Amino acid sequence: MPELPEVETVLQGLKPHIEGKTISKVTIRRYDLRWPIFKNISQKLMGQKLHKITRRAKYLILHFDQGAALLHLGMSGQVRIVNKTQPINKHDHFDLEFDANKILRFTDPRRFGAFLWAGIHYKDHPLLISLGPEPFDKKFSGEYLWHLAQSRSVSIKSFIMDNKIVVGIGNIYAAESLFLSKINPKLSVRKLTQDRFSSLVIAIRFILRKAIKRGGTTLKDFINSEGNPGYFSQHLNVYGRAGLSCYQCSHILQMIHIGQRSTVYCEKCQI
DNA sequence: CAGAATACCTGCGGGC
DNA sequence: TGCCCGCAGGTATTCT
Repeated sequence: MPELPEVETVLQGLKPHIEGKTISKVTIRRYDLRWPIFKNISQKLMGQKLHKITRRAKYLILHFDQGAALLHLGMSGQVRIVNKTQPINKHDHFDLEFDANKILRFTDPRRFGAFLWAGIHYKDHPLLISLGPEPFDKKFSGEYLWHLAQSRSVSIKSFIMDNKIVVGIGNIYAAESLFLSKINPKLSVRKLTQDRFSSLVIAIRFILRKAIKRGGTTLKDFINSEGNPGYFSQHLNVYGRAGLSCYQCSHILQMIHIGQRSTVYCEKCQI
């Protein structure tokens, strides 16, 4: 269930362990993830140095000598650095082994995750090419959102969860940022003023920054952690609180569905 | 083209 | 105890 803060946490956890190291072995146990893993990925990666790891949206980008590989955690994906003594569990789908006995192990029960070779021109990969700006990109502003909104008719919640508008905002942080900025998630984007969009942008950045900071506290345990970045333990105002009372006004929080996704909000605070 | 619905997959909790 | 059902979540793909 990773959203952007979780992916960022994973990135920061991986970096110190494997950046600058060379692949010595690749073991694929299941090729059928969201998309099939390239059949010759093992040969391809063998002996290549991993120069750095970066992130774009919720994709981790592994930069090798001959190009980049994309790693997406889907909804249940997890990566850890393990050593050879770690037993293989049911959903451990592949290992990237580096020298010094450091193994990147990918685990994903639902197999919505992906591991794709994207080559030198990875920036043109179809999965990346039409993504909107990062939430922390200066381009992402109230003005930017307002302009795009004028030709759309979706709800504000669907709008901010659309990757072409802005990346990295999933169901949880969409609900939370709308609560913080006091916007009703059902509201049509065309009814929002630029000022309200600006508040939303601030709320989104605030929430994400807070979550990333929180995730960072688990980094030191990265090697042996069970991969719980403290996601649900953080203070959520509305997500998962349907039927409970609003922390702001005590009104009972409502659960509705927007675009097939459960949405919790306060009908008193969010107008 | 925009928007809505569907599909992918597994584990878990609730109801019976 | 066991079974069936609904739900969760990211996002590409298919349908209207």
